Amino acid sequence: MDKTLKRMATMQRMQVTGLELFYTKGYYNTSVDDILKELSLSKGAFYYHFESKEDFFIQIVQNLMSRKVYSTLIGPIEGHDNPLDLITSCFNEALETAVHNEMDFGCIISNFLTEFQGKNETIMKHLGDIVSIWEVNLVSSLQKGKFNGHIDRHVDCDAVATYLMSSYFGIRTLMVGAAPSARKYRFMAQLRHYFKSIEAKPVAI
Amino acid sequence: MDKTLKRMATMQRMQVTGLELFYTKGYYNTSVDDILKELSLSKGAFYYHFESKEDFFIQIVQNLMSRKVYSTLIGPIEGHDNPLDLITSCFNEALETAVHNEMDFGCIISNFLTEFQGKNETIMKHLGDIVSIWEVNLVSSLQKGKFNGHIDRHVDCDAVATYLMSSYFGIRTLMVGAAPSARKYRFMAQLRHYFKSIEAKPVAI
DNA sequence: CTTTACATAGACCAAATGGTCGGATTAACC
DNA sequence: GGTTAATCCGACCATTTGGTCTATGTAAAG
Repeated sequence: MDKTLKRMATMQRMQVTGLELFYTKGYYNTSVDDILKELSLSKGAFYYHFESKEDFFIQIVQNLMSRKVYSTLIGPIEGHDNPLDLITSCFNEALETAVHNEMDFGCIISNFLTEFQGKNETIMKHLGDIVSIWEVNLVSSLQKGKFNGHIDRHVDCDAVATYLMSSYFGIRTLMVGAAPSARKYRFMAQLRHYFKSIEAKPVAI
Repeated sequence: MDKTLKRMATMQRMQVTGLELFYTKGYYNTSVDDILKELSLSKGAFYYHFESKEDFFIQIVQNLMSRKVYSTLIGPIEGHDNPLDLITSCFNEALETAVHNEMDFGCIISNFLTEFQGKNETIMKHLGDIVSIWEVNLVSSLQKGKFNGHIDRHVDCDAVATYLMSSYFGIRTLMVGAAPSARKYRFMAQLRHYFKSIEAKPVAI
């Protein structure tokens, strides 16, 4: 059997359960031993594959998180339809997984941004990269919508993107408390409301 | 000199620098010794005044945080003027302190909500209480605005409150990264935009 | 001056943490 | 089958953590 294959499999396994634990218990609250116990692996195995706990996390960011963000928050809004519709259904689906307590990778980023703020510059940079990518894609999506006549031409796309990301990060923080489902419903209603205020006004004939 | 006075002074000192460190480094990343070193006090003093680290934090929540939230996020929006205007300037001021890296107590709550989520039920409950108080006050403020004809009568005040809190929590997370000032500006612009979409429409005569 | 309750110091402890290292196990290749 | 290199094990280490405990000061009350 291919050596690299086994290696990849083990590292993948470690990273997947690593992310799971980091997400639920926090990075600093999850010891390397915790992860190893979950996998029935030993310290030796861990430090054979990864230089350090920090290196381990950064690889998780690059391997698992960035890809997931792409597939759940960026991919779905690409296309030539009305971006406001695309974003609406994209948020709706992403928040639905959140309601069921599954891992929502938008939320994951926001959580870790908070956790590492002022504590680990290196990791913050890697997380910031993901945020930037999301932001850039949102903006270009909105601009396309403006060009295609779905969005009012006076709208500041950068600002809309900022506002969207803010509200998304925030609703996830809020949903960990009480009544996630109700909060999601309210949130989505107001998001649509907001979108109506920036969509292209019907041209007077 | 009054015994209780000295006692209060010491406890106050501990709590203030405690919050400062918890806020900048996180609760789990701040040891009791860190706080004591900052104050040139000893373990004995700390555990004489507080039962445990957790008890210490809860007292901070009740003494410092809840009051500050009241004075910066709740008090300013009370009154009979247009609540949308009041909320706008309230958010504007709160975010301005955030731009200058001062402690913004709205942000503080959101940070700690993230940090304690799934880790400490007791503390989560106390933090949740503050959020609830904020929420209730926002809703009643909005309802008053509806009654006074500032807000469109079809608007769902609960939903607006949820949306407002979400966006506020989120923008703070986002502002810790790059360009906090620019992000604040964009955020406020879109907030005003959103508010226009829910304000009372001029009555056709 | 003495008593007494409050307040602080700081040595000490058990548990947990990230990380190291020499050795055992395994599997591919000749 | 034997060699060799990739994996993995788990004992070990230094450091840090929240928390305890005894001893020491200190200021007001009698």
